[in-house]
Amino acid sequence: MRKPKIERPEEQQRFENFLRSRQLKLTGERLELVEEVFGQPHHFDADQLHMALKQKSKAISRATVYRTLDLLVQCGLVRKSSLGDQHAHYEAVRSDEHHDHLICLNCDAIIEFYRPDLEALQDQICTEYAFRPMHHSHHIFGLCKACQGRATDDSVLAHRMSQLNT
Amino acid sequence: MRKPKIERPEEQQRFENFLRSRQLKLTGERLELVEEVFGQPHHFDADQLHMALKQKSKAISRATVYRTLDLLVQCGLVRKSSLGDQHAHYEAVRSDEHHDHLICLNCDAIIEFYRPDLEALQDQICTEYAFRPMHHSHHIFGLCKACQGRATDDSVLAHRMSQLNT
DNA sequence: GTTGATGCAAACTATTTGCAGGCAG
DNA sequence: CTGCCTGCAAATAGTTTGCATCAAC
Repeated sequence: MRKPKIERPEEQQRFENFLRSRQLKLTGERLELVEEVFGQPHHFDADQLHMALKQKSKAISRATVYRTLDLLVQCGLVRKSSLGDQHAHYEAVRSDEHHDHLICLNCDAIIEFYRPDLEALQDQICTEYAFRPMHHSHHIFGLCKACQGRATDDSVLAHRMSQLNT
Repeated sequence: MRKPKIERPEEQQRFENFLRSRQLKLTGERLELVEEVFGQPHHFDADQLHMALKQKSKAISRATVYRTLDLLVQCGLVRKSSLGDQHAHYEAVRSDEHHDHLICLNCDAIIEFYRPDLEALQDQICTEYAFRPMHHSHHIFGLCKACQGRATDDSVLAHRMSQLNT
């Protein structure tokens, strides 16, 4: 009883502190959104979030979804990225996750990996350039194991590559 | 005289071959565009290209600019990327350049670097995941040497980070 | 001639913003 | 109460597309 299993107050708490520090308000919509964001699979987009809430009869306007995602990114709870599509993708930043991505151009699989040696190399490069890193993005596009065997339509691949927003 | 300094027929040639291989036509507009692309500074966007041509009284419709850039990306002469802005950036792929970027969130400087050891590490990671890499993107955002000294507006930086399309 | 290319304008998509009324602090 | 928030709809921005005409092969 002393330490009840805390669901995910950590995120809520961080968001709350962030809002207070900026004299912003803790509204019901914002709480719903934080909760839903951390209930989503790793990668989602603004519309998926909007839909998910609508289905739970907790409709929140798209404008508010965007406005809140922006706040969440600013406070570091969410990461924004566009993995080649023309619209932004988001992902909740859980604990101390810090990973890069392998993205299959054929089946869209996203393989996440974390390599301390790669991180170290990056830091070294930054040091050499006297650059202070604050954020990084590392995506490798290609064919996953499964899709290397399968027949792939080269023209489709070529088109996908041309559409990459790297 | 034996080997006249070749301006940039290499790119033109590659594009020409690419077009022929797909039974596409080599039009005046397409040639103008290839030339202008390779005359642009490293990073440019569709509109800059469109404007540049307009000023040389060689106006080509935006639609054609986009359509041609798409072809150039497909044939590998141009790389597409969105370095945090909401619109795509492009860069001509010169010779064997292959680099990653350090991007300053304060002054927008783009520092390019190439590290064979980083490339090697990437290849090793792909091998471990049985992934066949075809393209990659690696961006590190932060503050360049000069901007670390300068006073920076934290709220502006926070906003810039939140707008990153990584 | 046949087939693809261009320009124009309209269509689209993702995202942002102005505004009037509503609610947290 | 004051000021930030919300939803709505209209506005943007970048990019794509349909169509009639035109040029490359």
